[in-house]
Amino acid sequence: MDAKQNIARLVCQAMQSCYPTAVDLPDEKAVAEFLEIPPEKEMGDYAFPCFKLSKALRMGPPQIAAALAQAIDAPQVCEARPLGGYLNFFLNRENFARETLATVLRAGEAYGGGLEGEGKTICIDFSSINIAKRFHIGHLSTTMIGHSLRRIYDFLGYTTVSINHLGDWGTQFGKLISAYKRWGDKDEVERDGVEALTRLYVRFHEEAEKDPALEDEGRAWFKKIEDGDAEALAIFGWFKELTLRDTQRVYDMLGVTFDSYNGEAFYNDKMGRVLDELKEKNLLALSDGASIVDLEDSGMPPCLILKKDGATLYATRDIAAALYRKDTYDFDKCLYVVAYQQDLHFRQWFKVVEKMGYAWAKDLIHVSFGMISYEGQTLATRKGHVVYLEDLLNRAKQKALEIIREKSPDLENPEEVAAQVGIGAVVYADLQNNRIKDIDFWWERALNFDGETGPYVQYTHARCCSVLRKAALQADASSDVKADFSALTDDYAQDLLRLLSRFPEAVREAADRYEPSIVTRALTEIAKSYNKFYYENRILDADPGVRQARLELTLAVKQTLKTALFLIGMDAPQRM
RNA sequence: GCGCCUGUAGCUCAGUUGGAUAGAGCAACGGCCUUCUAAGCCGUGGGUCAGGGGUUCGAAUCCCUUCAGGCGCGCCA
Repeated sequence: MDAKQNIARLVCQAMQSCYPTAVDLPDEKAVAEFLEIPPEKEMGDYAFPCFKLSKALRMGPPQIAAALAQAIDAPQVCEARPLGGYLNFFLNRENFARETLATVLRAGEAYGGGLEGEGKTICIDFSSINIAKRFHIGHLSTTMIGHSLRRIYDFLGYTTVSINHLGDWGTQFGKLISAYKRWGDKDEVERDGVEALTRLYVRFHEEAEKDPALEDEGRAWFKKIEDGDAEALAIFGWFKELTLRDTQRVYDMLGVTFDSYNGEAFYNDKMGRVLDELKEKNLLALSDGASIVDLEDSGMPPCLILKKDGATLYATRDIAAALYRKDTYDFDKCLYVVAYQQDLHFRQWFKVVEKMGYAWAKDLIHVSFGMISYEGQTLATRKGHVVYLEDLLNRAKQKALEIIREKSPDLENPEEVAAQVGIGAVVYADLQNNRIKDIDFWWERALNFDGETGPYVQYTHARCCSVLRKAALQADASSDVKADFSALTDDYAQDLLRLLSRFPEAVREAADRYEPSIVTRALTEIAKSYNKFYYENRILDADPGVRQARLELTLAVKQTLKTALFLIGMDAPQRM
């Protein structure tokens, strides 16, 4: 029974009664889509732009607005007033408050969720770390966008498969083994993990400058991996394990989990099918010795499938993985959360899949996002111009701890809350803006906890918890007091109710657009609105009916904030 | 050279997919804690929506074009 639907119905009824003979009038669904939210509160809660009807009716919008306003008589729902070419709707505030709160509180923490995804599967390929590389801020966006999308789709009833497509194949691992055999120390590598592997890799490149023979040795070791040599596989398996162990610490801090770690190595023996099909379908062509799929008719450069030496390439593996995933999961969509640099690559191989005759090529989606730089410059691991995610999260935790020591010295679990708040700040910042935006990382900005930030939203949640906690302790507060919803008719409460009522739409829009920032924004708006409400209204010492109404609103806000925080991958501490 | 993306306040960004007088946060300045969490709230200043043309009742939003920046364009991933 949401307000928008009600209003759309009223508009349709009014159109019928005013213009019974008119044709080409929009139906209820179309009217609902036309409904807008006026820029000023004084203009009402919803507005119907009558410009949309003026052609069909051959009348001026103001006339139409006036006629429709006359025909609408539903004081329990809203009042309709014409203004210029608009028909503005003012909801019956008391009923709106009652119904909105009933809806939110009935659903509880499931508010905003749904079942529309039942029976549908979404694969999400994200984070996709490389073996022997440390997790740095450049990996944050793919990880958090993917993680958040996964939670959003889960919340809407979809079955999701989160896939960490490991970068665990290629000559570089042969070089790494070569370096380890020459200069490595088992204890050191065991102790320092990926850090030690990085040192070995850097050294390999330095030495190879002087002695090019090393390159061949590296290639030879990789050949051994390919051929299943026991020693090579053992060392490589160990490196892989070390990397996953290192990375797992970060995933644990972020609360990120995966259903599959099948990466490049996993698909290595699944390339044959791609080649067979491409040949069979006559799509493969030779060009300078390499095998390609020509894409000129789609206005793109050719997609490289095989190197001159017959080795497979990135695109080949991606196609093999897509075929495997379609067979294995029968996905309705397969998302690739990868930076926009790879835009052409995805467009190319999606097109190849389409040319192979698979209608589901349209369900392959590149969820691209912007580049990250560090203080205005490109990240450069070798030059040390890099921020490791673990360091960032730890510094954010430390900063949160300092603030807690200062502002909440009595908190009983300061370390735990500092982790939730510090990490939350980093996550929030990553999911705050449209994913396409580039991010320039500055420590000062990352560690700022004022204004529209993660801590701000968590703080608002904790504030709600605090009010509710105190309310429960008030001895004389009996639970059978009925809420007086006329106490929620002021602008502050109504603003808040409006935002709560629109939260489910925000979740769906985020899913449709693969854009977690829409949830972040809805979350922030609700928090801001509650803080204003909180300062304008006393809750605990109001008259019983009023107190009850404001408490119900507070509870509804708390639940919605918690849900929204969860959807973007943040914790919701009860005190901070 | 070609392709994709971006351009809104000093900075970082929203802008309900074409609607009413373009909004937030940060930074600056000024207020508000004997009252439910001041990681908060209120106020002030700040705009050629990159420029130009077009489409229409109406454009930050759609089309064309110019400019600026980022990314990409065959054997890396």
